[in-house]
Amino acid sequence: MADRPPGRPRDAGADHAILTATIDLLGDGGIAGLSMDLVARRAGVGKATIYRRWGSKEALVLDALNVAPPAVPVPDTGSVRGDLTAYATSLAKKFGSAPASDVLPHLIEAACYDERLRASLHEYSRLRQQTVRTILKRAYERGELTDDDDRELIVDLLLGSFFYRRLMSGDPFSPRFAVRLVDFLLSRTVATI
Amino acid sequence: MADRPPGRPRDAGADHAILTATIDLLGDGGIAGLSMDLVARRAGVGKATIYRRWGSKEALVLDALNVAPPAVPVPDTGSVRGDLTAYATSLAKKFGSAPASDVLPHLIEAACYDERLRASLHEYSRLRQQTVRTILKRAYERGELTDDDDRELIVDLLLGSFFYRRLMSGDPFSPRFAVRLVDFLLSRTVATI
Amino acid sequence: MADRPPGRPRDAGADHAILTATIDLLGDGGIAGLSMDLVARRAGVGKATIYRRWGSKEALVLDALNVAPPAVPVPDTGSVRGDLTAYATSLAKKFGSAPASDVLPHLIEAACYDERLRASLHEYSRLRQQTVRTILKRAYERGELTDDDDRELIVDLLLGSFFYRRLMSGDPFSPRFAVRLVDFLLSRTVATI
Amino acid sequence: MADRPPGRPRDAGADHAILTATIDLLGDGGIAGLSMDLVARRAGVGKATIYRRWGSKEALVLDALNVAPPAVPVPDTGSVRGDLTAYATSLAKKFGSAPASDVLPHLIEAACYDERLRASLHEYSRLRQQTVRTILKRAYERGELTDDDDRELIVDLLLGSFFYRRLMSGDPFSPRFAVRLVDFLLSRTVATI
DNA sequence: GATTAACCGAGACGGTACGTCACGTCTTTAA
DNA sequence: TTAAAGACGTGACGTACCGTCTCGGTTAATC
Repeated sequence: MADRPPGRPRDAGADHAILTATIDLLGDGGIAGLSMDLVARRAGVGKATIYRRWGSKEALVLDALNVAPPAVPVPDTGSVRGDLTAYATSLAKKFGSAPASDVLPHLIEAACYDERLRASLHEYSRLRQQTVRTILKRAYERGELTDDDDRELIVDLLLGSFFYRRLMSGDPFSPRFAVRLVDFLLSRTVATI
Repeated sequence: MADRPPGRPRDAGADHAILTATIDLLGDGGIAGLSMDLVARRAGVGKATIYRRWGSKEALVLDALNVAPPAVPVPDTGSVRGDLTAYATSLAKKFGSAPASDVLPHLIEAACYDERLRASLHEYSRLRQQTVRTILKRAYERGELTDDDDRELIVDLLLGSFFYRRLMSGDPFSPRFAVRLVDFLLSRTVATI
Repeated sequence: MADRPPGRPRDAGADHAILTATIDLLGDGGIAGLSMDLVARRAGVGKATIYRRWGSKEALVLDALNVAPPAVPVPDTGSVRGDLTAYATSLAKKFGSAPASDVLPHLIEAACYDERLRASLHEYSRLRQQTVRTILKRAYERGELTDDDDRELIVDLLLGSFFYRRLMSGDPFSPRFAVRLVDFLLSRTVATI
Repeated sequence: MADRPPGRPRDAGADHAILTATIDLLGDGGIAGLSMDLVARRAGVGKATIYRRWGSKEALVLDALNVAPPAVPVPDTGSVRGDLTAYATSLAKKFGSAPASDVLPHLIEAACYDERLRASLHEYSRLRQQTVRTILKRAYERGELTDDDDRELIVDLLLGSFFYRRLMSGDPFSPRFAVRLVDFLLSRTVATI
């Protein structure tokens, strides 16, 4: 009945210990302060045990991020403009204050070399897009948005401009930035007054 | 006149040799194929000579990128729409085909740790924005654009969405993407038909 | 039984390979021609593997010397005088001809800085004294020597004068030197005709 | 008259500054704490100025030692035995207490590679032998010693055994060692009771 | 007084070796 | 077969000296 493979079964607790250790170390010193030896030692686990479950340091980190995703609640103000403005404002605050999260950039780089890591990163991106998608979907159902196609574009533009400023140009996130951005995006899309 | 500091002046030729070697090696194998020992050997230079001028591998790479910026000619079709579409299309082609340049991602990550590197990256970003800025400036002078504020926003949105797709979401650059993107942006800004 | 420590045991073959490589390289170019990278490469071993076992280049060299001690056979002519003269003569020939072995001087210097290295050097010295000690012990058993205490002194005087000429004063080792030296040392010590 | 070479004459003060800096640094950290850059900086002198006068680091150090030779007064007790015992005792005290002078060992090693340095070291040795030579010469003139040949031998044996214990075997310098050593040497040479 | 040539300080130069670190894999014994 | 432990080969890192070279400027003796 039990279709168990032969040999000693994997220790389920190890997964948890490893991920916890990873999250802790990431919190302490970011990617730079994270080495596999350190994770193994802190988790009380052999290095091989980690590599048996995750193919690389970055795969582990990605999983650790998915375990503890930054909870961003979907705002619900009753209008697209309100929702998007609320979301963009909170994003601006988060991006503007954070001490340069180095985890995502590291994964972005690592994804260049590894196919599967790239897929995981894309999946993670999609997860993070969900908030905006939900907002836009509700707007569409309410009739605030008419053209279906623009929705994909709006997601890219909204998130893209934030990431671009954060990682590339370094331009600051003034309080007005979020508002003007949403204004611009909605200036012709919104159907009614 | 020139208030030269004492001691033997730095060999200007070394700068060139080092940067050239860096560019060559980057071209061959990206960041992964670039080690300081290799740069030094190829440039016929001691490692200390490199570290005397650039504090880190990444600072060197950034300078190398600025020395040999990817020549993107500013399209001039006579209209904003034409110019932006041409630009976005060429960008889509470039981003869509390139074999995953790992250089920029690497610099983005490294910029997380080093203040000065961050500044250099921002400067480099500004350089890359120049093409779009020029297009928009001409459009403004022609009277195609009326609201000056939007120009900054458009730069962020246009480039941001490209980088976001490239580095994060992994969504492909269909030929229609560029066109639709420009359409969307202009539909919110162009003064006249 | 064996209370083996946990983890993968050290590769005993590596010890041998490293020591062999060290001995080879010392033979080729002395201490000057010995770098840790070279030893590692020739031994087919990582540098870390060497440093895991020996704390420094010199500790490694000392061990290498102990592994391959210069075989100096104990002469056995039937009399102290004969034995010592034979030994001193062969030592004079060896010291006089050798192309300035730089290994021992290097270790002597290095031993100044490192406690454990110093201990190893002393142990090595004791090893090299063994030949003379054996000769004197036999002489004592034969009754040629009476005063036990002088034996230690004779060892120091005999070897000391050789090393001193070799390393410090540079005075040559004339064929007569060895003979006169032994004559002097034995001139009152030998009990009988 | 003045057969001076053309050009600016060498700054005599520089010699002094360099040697002083060298002696200071040797005192602080021995050879290990001595780098040419440091000497130059402390002496307020260009490195080229040092190399114009001394061909190598070790040549400089040797000169520095000769400038400040350890003043060992020649004891004069009226008898060879008294003189030698006094000398050997003071040597034992000096060798026994000193914190492992690393300068001489370093020079010994360096002399392996450099012909002229070797010559300088031999000369320096001869200088240090002078005390014993003087003692023995006086003894010969007094008639305490009869065989002239032994004098050379005694110098080698006396100093050799000290250096050997100091640098190689590491055996301690007990208070009795000096006395027994002199007893042994004199028992083989002294003409009269 | 101008010229010349060796000097001066400072510090950059090409090299070489150092000892450390992290990677991802391998090899033990024990469960 | 998996586990913890930890050794393994690899390869890059950034540092420290070495002894030389290159600056602008200084200091005599020679012209």
